Amino acid sequence: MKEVTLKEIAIELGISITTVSKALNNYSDVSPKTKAAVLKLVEQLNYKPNSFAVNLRTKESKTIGLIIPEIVHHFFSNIVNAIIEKAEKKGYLVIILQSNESEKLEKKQIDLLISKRVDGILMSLSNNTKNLDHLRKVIDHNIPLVLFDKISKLIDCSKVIINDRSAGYDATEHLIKSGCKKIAHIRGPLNPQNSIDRFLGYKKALTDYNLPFNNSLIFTCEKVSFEEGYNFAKKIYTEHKDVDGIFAITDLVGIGAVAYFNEVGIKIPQQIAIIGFSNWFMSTVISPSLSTIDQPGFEMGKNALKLLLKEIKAQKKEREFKYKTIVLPTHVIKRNSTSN
Amino acid sequence: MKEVTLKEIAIELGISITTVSKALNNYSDVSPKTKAAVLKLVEQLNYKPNSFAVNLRTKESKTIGLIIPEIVHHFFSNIVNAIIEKAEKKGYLVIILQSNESEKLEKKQIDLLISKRVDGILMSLSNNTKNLDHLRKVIDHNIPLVLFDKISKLIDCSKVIINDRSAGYDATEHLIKSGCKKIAHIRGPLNPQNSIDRFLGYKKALTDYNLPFNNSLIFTCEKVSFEEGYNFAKKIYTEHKDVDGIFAITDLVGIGAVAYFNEVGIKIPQQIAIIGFSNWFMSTVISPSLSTIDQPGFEMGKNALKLLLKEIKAQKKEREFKYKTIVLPTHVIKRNSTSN
DNA sequence: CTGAAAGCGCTTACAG
DNA sequence: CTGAAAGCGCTTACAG
Repeated sequence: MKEVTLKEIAIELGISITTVSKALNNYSDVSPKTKAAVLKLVEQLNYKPNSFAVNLRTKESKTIGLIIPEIVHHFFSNIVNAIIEKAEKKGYLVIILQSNESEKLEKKQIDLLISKRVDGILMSLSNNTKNLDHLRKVIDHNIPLVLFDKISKLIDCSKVIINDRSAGYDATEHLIKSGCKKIAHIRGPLNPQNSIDRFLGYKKALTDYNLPFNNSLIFTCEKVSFEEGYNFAKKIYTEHKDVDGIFAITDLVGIGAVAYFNEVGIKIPQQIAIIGFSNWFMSTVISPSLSTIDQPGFEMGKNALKLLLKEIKAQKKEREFKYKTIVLPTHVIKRNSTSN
Repeated sequence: MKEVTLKEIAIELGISITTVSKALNNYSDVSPKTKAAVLKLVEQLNYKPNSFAVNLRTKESKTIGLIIPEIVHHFFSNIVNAIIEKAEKKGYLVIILQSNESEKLEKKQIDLLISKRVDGILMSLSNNTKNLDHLRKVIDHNIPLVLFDKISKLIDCSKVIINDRSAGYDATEHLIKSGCKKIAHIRGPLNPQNSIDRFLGYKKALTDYNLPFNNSLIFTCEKVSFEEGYNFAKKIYTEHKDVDGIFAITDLVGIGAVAYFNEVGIKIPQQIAIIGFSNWFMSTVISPSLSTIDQPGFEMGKNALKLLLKEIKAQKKEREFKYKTIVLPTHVIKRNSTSN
């Protein structure tokens, strides 16, 4: 099927391309009669403007780029869900890329998106991203950038986050209030800000409740996986029999721990209480169901997109735009892994 | 930052735009010296071709569209994972849209992708899609189309599927061989081909093993949700106490059933055996772990993309292309919900 | 080996 | 209210 162009419509109607274009773009200086005729023929021929040409002229692609560590992940797929749904409603399409937790890949993807000339970029950093030149490059190219969840404090742009420190505090406090006296923390990797913050929250809660902080009760995940949860639980059980509570960096890790204790017949929460983080769907269906912290993925995606579109709009109108950081609330979800 | 153009490079080097372009696109009729000079300056100025202009000239966007029912879904997010990873390696970016099981939205999204002039479209149909005019429109526009998983037999294009009928047969046979005599089927919606096929496989297995088929043991999901699994399990338990096996259309539904039986203290698999479908990660961590059918999402995405790129390539070279249907193998995964 | 010119399909400042 | 013209930044057939 040959695509219809403005030119064909103009010829058919015996008017100029200019006038056809104006009629379609709601210019006020077109007679109602002409406009009606154009609209009618456009409908009839099923004309769709060639977006390549429109992009070239307007220097806009009406497309935004999204980079996340991985998509097969309850939290991130929820974020993606929110972003593509809201973007579509606002007339934007979304190109999604996964960094697979690789700084190198992330940098390459940024280059790709820049050369695709997306109108803006949303991203959550890989756990291994240390150098931030690629983010600065985005900003240098005047491409609006919004970071969410895994952010860097060193980059000046809009951000959407939760307060991981207070959420980590709340999780630990909940264990303490459930009667735990010796609480281990299976933490995330050393690099990402949010796993640092959750750890700091844990530490602060111990201090506030006069429990000793013990470095040997901190276990550090590399991949934040089910297996790590399982293996660290085993280690905790064999090396620290008196631990009576675990705060896991993520539900997946917490579920790994639950699996281990179920296997060896340790009673949860009577002998050991466990709390995760993120509220994955999975946590509701295992037994015992896993207590956790609600991490609002959908809201996060929605807000990140909203900030990005605002910045795109401001830039287009050459208006000043002040970067904003939105901190979304979290709360403890009590389930059977911490109380009965 | 002002973007560098071919023109600027040409002026700087005192040569023509044509020559610069040729040097960058590996034309053979450029002297090595000129080429080297161009490449050096390009590197130095960090020149990136304006993809809008390239698209307009070449009539290619190097972008493909992907429409799936929903992304927050273990099976589909695995497919997306495969597609965007492989596409990136081949120089294509992916625009993802979710139909949310709405035929209307699906049609709108097809229009969007057509007017974006993507180079090809990959899709899995919504459960509620009955009218197929939008798919025919894609084909009329000469946009390569590959359907996967939820396909329609009425559309002539490449497809990647599993044999749902034989997989349904295998699941049911596994229950029979585990000793089940009266097997219920919690099936998917009436419309999609794959839930029809799984149902037919179930029916055939009963016949082959001389078990009576009983329509009152068929329960039809609308949303294919955890809750439906839970509620149908309750119904089965209260109305058909002698049912000793359940084949659930999907792991999520199977897990809902497991949750109900766990709650009321019915022993799985001793009193009732349950098998799901798809092999979601979740099925390995619940207790008892859920037997299921392995549905190779990653492979499916990979193959669908491969077929699409082949078709795009053939079209570009104006070569004949024969549509192909790839049927991926599945197998039963035995876990504790069907044997001990 | 090099380059002038046409053209992809639009939008928009400007003239009438 | 209408339209001729320029131009967005490339690629490519063609001439030399």
